[in-house]
Amino acid sequence: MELSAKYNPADVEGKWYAYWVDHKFFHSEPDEREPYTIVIPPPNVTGVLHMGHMLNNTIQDVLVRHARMKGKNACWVPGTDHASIATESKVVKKLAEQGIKKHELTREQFLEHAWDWTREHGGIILKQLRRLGASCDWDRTAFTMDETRSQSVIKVFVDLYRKGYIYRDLRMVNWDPKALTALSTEEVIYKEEKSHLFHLKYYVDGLTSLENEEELKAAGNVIHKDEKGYYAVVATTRPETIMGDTAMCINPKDPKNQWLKGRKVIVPLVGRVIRVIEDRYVDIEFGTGCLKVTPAHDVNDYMLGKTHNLETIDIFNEDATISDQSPIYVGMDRMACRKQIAKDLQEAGLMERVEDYVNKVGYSERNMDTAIDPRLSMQWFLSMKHFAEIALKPVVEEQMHFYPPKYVNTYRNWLENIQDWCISRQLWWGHRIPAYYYNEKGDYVVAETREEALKLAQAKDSGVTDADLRQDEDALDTWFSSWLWPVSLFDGINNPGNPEIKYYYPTSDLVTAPDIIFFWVARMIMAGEEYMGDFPFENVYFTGIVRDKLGRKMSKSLGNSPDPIGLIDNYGADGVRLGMMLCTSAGNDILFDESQVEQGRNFCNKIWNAYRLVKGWQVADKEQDKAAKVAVDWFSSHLSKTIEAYEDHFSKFRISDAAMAVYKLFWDDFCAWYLELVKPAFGQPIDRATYDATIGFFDALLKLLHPFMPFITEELWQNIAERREGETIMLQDMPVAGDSDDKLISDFEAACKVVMELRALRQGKGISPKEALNLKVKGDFSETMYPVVEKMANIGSIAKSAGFENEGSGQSFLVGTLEFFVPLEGMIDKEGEIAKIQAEITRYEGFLKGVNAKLSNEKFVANAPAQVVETERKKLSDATAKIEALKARLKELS
RNA sequence: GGGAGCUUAGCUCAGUUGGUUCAGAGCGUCUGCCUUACAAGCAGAGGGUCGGGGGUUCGAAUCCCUCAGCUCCCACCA
Repeated sequence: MELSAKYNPADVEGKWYAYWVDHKFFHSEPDEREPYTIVIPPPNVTGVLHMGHMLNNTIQDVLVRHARMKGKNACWVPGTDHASIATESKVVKKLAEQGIKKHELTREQFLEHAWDWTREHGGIILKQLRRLGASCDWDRTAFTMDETRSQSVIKVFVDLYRKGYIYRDLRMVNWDPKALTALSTEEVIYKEEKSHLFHLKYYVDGLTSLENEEELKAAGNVIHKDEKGYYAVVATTRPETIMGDTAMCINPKDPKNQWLKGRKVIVPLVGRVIRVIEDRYVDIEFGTGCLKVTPAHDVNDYMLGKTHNLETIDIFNEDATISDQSPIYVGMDRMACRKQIAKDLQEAGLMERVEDYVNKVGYSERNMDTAIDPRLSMQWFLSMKHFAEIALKPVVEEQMHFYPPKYVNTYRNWLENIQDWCISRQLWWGHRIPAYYYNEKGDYVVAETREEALKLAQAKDSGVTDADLRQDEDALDTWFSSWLWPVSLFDGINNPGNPEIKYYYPTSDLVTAPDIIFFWVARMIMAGEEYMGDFPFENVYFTGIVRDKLGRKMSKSLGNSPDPIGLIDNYGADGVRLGMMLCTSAGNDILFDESQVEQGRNFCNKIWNAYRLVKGWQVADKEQDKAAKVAVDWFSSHLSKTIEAYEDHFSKFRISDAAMAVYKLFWDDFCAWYLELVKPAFGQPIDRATYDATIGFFDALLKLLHPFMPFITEELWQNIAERREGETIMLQDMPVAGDSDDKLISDFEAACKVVMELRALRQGKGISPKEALNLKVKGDFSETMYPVVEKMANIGSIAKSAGFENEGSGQSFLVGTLEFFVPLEGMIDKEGEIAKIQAEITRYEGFLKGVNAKLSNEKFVANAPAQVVETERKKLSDATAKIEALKARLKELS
């Protein structure tokens, strides 16, 4: 069959993926082999694949396929998470489009809609991963809200509650007024924004005259006064919160504000009279040193409120409109209110001035449109002290390894400053908190089931009936389920000590983006230590972020994110994979450019064509020619060397180096040198020995390439030799390094250099490659390599020579200390040649000077290791020899 | 404000404990080739005082100090 000159991925990818899946090659069961386990970072169940997923999952697949071929029992567990906030808000939005409001539905009705949505959009991303070639054990596909995982979450909640780590408290939390839920501190992203610093007048209550004004001023007080009286100036970025002010605070040591001590001031527009309190928290240097205190809407103000026993006036509704606790602007949105109140303050003469100001505003990580407000509310928390301790140990003691290691610092720093984790969300889509209230006072019990809860409640109050039980309305943070992932995937929570968890845990490698080191990685280590008494992964590989070639993050609004499936359609999965792998290293961002996947595609084509060449050969029983013999011996040695380097790169997670090593091995060494050397003359058959060796090399190369390029390697491996049904490259043993002959390798390298010199000479002189040349050599150039030079540079004959003095017209060159000469009648530009040689001499003499300086330095000779000194001596003699040779040649020419 | 990291060829990056001709790779660029596997290719070439300055050392891209620029993370400054 005639093979196309171009590799067509579409012809092979679907076919082989189906073959792998049909034969369950991805499936793993515990056995006597060493396990190699990766759990996928679960993407959002309703999400679609983006470039970050592509990078991340390609790395995982490369690692898994490599481990599998190293004879390990590889298990890559896929799954998705329910993405509580993101999914719920999408469902709410969709319902709104249909004219349905969430609060008009019961919890059960809403959840039906959510499940419908999940079924409709769910799992697309896992299908897309198949296009990439991901060798996940699909039989194990899990979902954070499936039965096993849900049970695990509930069980863990109850357990941690009973251990005293989970508590319920009224606290200032980060509130998302759009999603109407609390968030954890980690879910708040701060963005710098241009805004204004409003300076408001707070008139001092009942102060019409200050007797000792001059005295106070002399003492450093800054006193404001206008026709309406004395006033303090308060700087704020959020004037709309003044309705919640219940105090003004100064630093007791602030000389500017001593005159305000013990007085009362009037909240502008509102008219409420509030105390001036003193607290060292206030920064004397900032603004006027006067701070408005709004305990309901600022974390620090809340603390001040507690310390100073202040009233808390919550002027916001949960959707951040002004509540009826405020005397004015009731019902208005906070942002509209800010504009309005600024205007009103201005008009009322209560605004001293407005400055431009840059401050940081918190946004929900899931919704960058809505600013987060601190809000006082009753929430569930997980006390983190214990978990920080158990999670720090395996990392600092290096039981686990981070790649790159710089993240150890980041990790430690976070753990050492950790805050309690707010785990409740005012959402329905998620795991419902298993707490049951049994009376009007709000007393509750925590239990895995309602029946169990009833028993517990009755133990506290015998009169409680099932009808009195009311389950908490809140759901748990999604990360409260994904932190169990490495354990819950093997049912280690519900069935501790089961054969699967014992076999697969701890897992081998985790591949993830650094932005979820706190959200997820740290917490998995906590849960792993708590429930398994052991860390969850041996290695954590942090990928970089995929950016565009200008270094910008990929984003929908910039439109700079290519569609991964489109890329696969255009370049083939293998091309995309290799393109990405060639330029990724742990922790470094990858600047994606389509030329990279183009390179990958071109490489596929190169492999394809090498295969076409080899498959086209006729094999005959004849003697192996000398060039082929050298080529086979050399490539065998070189292959061994490269395998060593390749495995070394893998062991250090230097994925791109491993990819590059095998890329160059195939393209530069195998194609450009080996195949050219063994290639029979046109129309001629190849000998059996060379053919078999070539097929063997090709087979080894395909295996080395397989982790990076699964499809093309399977296609060619299946065709390059007779295969039985059910065989696959993905389960073959990875080639291992054999012996290598260093002398042969260096001789061959010298031969290559000679060939390159000769090619350059041809190009420079315009000599056709078809015109055979003769070559004279002076020095110890291995005769084994003659056939290499003859074949690759079209040399008619090679002869040894003691010197080229009587050779006549021609050109010489040096390779190492070897001297070569090509007789060229009438083709020599004498002047040019002399100039070239003289330049060479100058260069070597300069070099020699440096070496001599070193060697004549007594300190160098005394202090440097003997080997280094020896090397310098060798340099000296080599350079001297070269200069002599060049001078001799110069003499001949002139 | 605190912490981490980066700066090497036009671009993206290697460079392991300071010591082989150590100044590298890939891509791009330039030149010549439709050579019977491949123009998605073949052959060849050019390109950097390793961010600046100082120091340690026989020897520094590599270690130390300093300056400049960039990036990321953390933090309650209104």
